[in-house]
Amino acid sequence: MRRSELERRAAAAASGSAVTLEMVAREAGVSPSTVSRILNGTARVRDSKVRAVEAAIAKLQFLPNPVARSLAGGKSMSVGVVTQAIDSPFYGVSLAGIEKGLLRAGYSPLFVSGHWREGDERSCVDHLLSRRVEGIILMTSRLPDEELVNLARSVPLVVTGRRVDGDRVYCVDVDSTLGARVATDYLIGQGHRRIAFISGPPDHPDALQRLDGYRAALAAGRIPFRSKLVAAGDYLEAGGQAAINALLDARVEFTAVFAANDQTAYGAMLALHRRGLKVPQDVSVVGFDDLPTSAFIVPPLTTVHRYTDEIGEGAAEAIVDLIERRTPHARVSAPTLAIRESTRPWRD
Amino acid sequence: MRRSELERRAAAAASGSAVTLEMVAREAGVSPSTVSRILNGTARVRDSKVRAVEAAIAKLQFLPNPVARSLAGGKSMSVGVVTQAIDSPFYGVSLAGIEKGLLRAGYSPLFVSGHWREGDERSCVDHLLSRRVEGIILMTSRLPDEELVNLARSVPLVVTGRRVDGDRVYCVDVDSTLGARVATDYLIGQGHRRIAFISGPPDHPDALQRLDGYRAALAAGRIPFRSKLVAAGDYLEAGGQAAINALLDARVEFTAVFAANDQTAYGAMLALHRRGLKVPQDVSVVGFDDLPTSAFIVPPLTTVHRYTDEIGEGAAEAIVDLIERRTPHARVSAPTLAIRESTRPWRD
DNA sequence: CTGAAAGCGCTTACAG
DNA sequence: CTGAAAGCGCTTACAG
Repeated sequence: MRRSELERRAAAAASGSAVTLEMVAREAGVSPSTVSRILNGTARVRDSKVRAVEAAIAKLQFLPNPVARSLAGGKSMSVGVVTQAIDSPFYGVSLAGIEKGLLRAGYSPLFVSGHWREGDERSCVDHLLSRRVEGIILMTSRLPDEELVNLARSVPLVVTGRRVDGDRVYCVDVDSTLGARVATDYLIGQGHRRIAFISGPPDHPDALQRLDGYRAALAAGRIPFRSKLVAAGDYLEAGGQAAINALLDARVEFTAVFAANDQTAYGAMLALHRRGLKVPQDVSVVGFDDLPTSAFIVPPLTTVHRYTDEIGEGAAEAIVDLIERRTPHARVSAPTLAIRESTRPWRD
Repeated sequence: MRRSELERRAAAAASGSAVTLEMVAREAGVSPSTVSRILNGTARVRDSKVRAVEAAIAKLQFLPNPVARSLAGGKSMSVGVVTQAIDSPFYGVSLAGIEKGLLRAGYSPLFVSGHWREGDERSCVDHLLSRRVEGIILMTSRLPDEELVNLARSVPLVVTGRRVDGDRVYCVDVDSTLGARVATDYLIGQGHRRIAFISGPPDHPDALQRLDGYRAALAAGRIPFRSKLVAAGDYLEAGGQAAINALLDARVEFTAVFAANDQTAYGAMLALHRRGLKVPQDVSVVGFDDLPTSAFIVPPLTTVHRYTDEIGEGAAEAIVDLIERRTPHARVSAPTLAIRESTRPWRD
């Protein structure tokens, strides 16, 4: 059945002839306009004709040409998705969610990568625009707010990982500040008082939020913030590793580490291991993201769980709402803490 | 500069008017045909006109509409990429390579996921075909050979992770058998004789190849193959974990484990840890894939390195060659062994 | 409810 | 070398 569809297409392509809407019209004895209207449900059509057309479509195995459709109707049924790095483990689940949500609504995703570079991201957007996407989802965009607001005049936008206020701009986000707060609160609750923080890149909005959450938790726990406990990371394993080494070299004392993301935590754990420190006996480690593998490393990582599947599906839903002139309402569950084995209580 | 481009587009979209080829023609005082020919280098044009057109393009910031181009010219400048799961850490780097290679040649990728299901994959292909892609890259496809060969009649194909012979089908692959051989050879060279193997899903061609390589190495090392040393995995962490538990529960003795992929190795290491076995002191573990994080887990994983970036870029290059009727020649480097700290010599 | 016609923005024979 | 014209496969006012 499906099989023969492929074969039909192969044959059609080989002979250079695909089934067109016009052929369907002829077969059904109606005008192309009518076929189009039935296809798009864009007008009421006499039942008998509907049936005739449906029969013709089935018989001819007609599949409308989206390219022509796009040119004629001005709608491409595609939405652009700007991720920063398609190979980042963090985006994976979100992208899968976007794909699922978009396909369900009849749209196709166009994935492009900005590589965390403003210039690249701008090229991505241009490229998507030239492909006539009907909406764009930007994952943790680097572009200035005003530019996004302006861009939204030409195409609706959904932004994740940061907040932007504007017409036709919708933000789907998890509260990173809250996530960081929860993580740090937990460590404090376990008795830790010297909690190091390995930050993300300072130019990432969500990295800053995590720092905020960390500070807020300390304040709430009446623990003074000490800048020497903060080491610079880069959201990558190598950065986490370097950060721990820097902390240790500076003889900073700490009993727990809160890493800005899981990759950072992996690097931190490796560095601790190399320096002869055991996790969690000597140092507790908490990550952020809950990557799929984090539950399987040794020891399994306690980390802030972000509902990245919800982010993906929510973003897809929201952009479709925007495109179809509905008001989006997608919400993402608040982050939670997945407590595993890289942390333990501490008493001096 | 780039900035103003966005603004121009925003304005254009807002006012409903994009710059068209016709406007460029008027501005340059030539016919649309001439503009088109200059754009496509499809005919020699007088220098003065070329310059006039180029000036007009620059002045108007003209960007050809790929949709119209696709409809008129029959070429969509896009290629479909069927991955099995866009969120699998294994595909990440390959996808990035494909994106890079395709963009460089002026094509855009359309990523879709087959979820390891034949039916889903078939829908993906149909979807891509309806989007008029000019070629398709299939990552470890599940479709039967004959179907692929047949599909290739309608659109050129590049297949990774398996071999298919056919016209307009090109295979870009790493030799999984060789990779498994190298890994097992290494363990044997280190003195291991009881080497367990955690397999991949039996219906994955490359999983079978890895088993073959394992067996070939044993044979070469004059070590009898023992089926009780083989445990079933599923290419996921949980499978690796379950496999180790099964082996241990059955009281099978082994000093080393070769896991069919890194995710499996992660799960295996966690299971060993839970059972009180140390890696590499008690058991050596070798993985396959060399995922980006494998160098950062504790202990860093010895694993077969696959040049997945080359796979991606090679696949992109090959499909473009096929589309443009050249003979592809993309090759991927043979897998190598990344020796790290999850293995150690063994002597009874 | 439904056709004929124009048009979306390009490309490509067809004639100079 | 270069235009005028037709056409790619749809959609959508415009008239019934």
